[in-house]
Amino acid sequence: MFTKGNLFKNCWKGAAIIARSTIGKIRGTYDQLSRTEKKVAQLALDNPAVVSEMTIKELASATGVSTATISRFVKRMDYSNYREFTMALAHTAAEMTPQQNSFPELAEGDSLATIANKTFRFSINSLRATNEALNEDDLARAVIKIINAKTVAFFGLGGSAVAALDGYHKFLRTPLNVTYHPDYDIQLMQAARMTAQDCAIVISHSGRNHETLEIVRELKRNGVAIIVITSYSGSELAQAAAVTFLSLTDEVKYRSEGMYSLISQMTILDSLFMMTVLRSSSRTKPVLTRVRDVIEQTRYDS
Amino acid sequence: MFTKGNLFKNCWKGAAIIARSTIGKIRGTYDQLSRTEKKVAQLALDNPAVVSEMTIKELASATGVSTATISRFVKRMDYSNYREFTMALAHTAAEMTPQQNSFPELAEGDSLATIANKTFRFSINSLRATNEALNEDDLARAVIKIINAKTVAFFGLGGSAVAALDGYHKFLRTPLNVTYHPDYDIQLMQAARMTAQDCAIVISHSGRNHETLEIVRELKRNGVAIIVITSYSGSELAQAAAVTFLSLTDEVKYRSEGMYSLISQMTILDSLFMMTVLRSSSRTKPVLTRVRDVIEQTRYDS
DNA sequence: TTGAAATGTGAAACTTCTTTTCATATAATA
DNA sequence: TATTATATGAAAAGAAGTTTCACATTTCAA
Repeated sequence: MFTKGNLFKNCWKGAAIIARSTIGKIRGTYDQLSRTEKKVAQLALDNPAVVSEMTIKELASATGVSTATISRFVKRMDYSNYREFTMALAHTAAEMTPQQNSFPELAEGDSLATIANKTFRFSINSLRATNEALNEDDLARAVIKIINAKTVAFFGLGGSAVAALDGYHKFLRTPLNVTYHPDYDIQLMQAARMTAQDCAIVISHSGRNHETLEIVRELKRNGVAIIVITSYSGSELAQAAAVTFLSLTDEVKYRSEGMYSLISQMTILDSLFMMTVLRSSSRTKPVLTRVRDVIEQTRYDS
Repeated sequence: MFTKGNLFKNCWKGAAIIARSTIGKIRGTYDQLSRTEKKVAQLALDNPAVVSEMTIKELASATGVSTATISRFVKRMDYSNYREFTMALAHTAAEMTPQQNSFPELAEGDSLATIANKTFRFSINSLRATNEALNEDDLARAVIKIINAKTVAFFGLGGSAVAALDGYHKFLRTPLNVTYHPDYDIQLMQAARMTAQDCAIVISHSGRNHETLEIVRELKRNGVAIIVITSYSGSELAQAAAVTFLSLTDEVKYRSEGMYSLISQMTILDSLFMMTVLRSSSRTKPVLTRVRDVIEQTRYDS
């Protein structure tokens, strides 16, 4: 029967062996080995990754010795069986392979999987950078403004419309009054209707889009609390804001339109949403549940 | 210029180099597995390092299933035998640093900065998991369908409307004919107008939204190539697709509506976009530049 | 419901892989 | 040269892993 105790015992046994690299162990024992065993050792040293995938038979015929000799060889190396030996060999082989170097540009020759991997890596890096740039103080001021607002309106045009829509969607799950419309003219009218009791969340990658600035000026005239999410702290947009959050990203060839910043912006919005929920949870939770129920109804089961 | 031959050549090269991670593979197949197989998958996900050292019998008694089932399980995961599976598992287990798999819950007592940090962590983990579940083969098939389509239409309702809008926005930068409308009825009409020469990209977190399924059925009737982005590989939606991409995320308290999956979905779209651009770059680049110029005009300085 | 058909499952037969035994060869020593 | 220690491979024995087969369960159409 197999028990947890057993499980952990095996685990430790393995750990003890891994402590010293397999290859080091072979090197260290090398001259104590017999002539045939040296052939095995040599192949394992030269090609650890390949050998680690071989069965004992394959290794036997590859080295021209019997399986018996190999079995004895691994025992002499202090492994309890051949399987343990190949696992350990694979392990050290993996550690030795050159580490993935830091991330270069996307290139036309890249395989599809490479393109995908790089895209994900870039996104992850953007999130990390954005996360590091956040500070408690800004977050606190933003959450207070959001929670106390009579209405929270989202503004975003072009690429940032996606983020604004996302923010609107998320905050629909709270009891707050939220507003968003994709059309510029309507956004501008909405801005004109707002007051000092309201809160505006404005998203713009560059911070220098004409129309977005027009909206911000209108908001400012009305004394609305403005929270800005942008990639450039120096822009007029950032200057006008009560609180500015920066979405940071390494700009890349083909990508000057801030595609990576989008997910950073959305994750900032997500953070704001989570804070709002957790800071006003007793008031919000019932609404959250109700929204969830509505969504469930559009599904054909459960 | 890109050709099919070219695509496949690169495709194979990539496939050989970047194997999909074992854990990603298990996660991606998880809900297609049977009840007993899930037990095996669960233990492998929870304890990859320990499982990788077990014999098939040990794993069988640890999970309470037969060795036969496990043998079939690893074949289903595309490994040629159990040994290959444990080797691969050991390999990916070694690559994962301990900090990467911790998914802390959000708690009401958390400071604002902590909430933000956790939110970003969750997002990063979702991206990582999603990335691991991608495979070259699916990517290649999707890109071919997109590049050769007369029209590429995006479909997404509710929360997924954000992702669909984002995809539409991105692909506007390519010379492809793209289409998206937020309204369900119009999406349905659009689906009815499409043919076997077209390609549909359908996004749905749960894969079981009534309306989305209605659209997919209409698309299917017309023989449209369907690319699905969803979080559940077992859904009817996923079954109907020519290619399915999974956005993976650990579900969390307060978050059952797949908010984290959104950025994963968007990054999948982003990857598809980048592939499309790079695989057809000489044709696309002029258009990309033209779009950029249009955006520049809406700014007050360059 | 009910009865195919499809799918999932474990026991056991079977295959393949690994270890041990044993007979023999080789080298070292007195 | 005889004796002893050591090394080696063939083959038997033993483990590990895979496949088959019969039975159980689920699905789905009537």
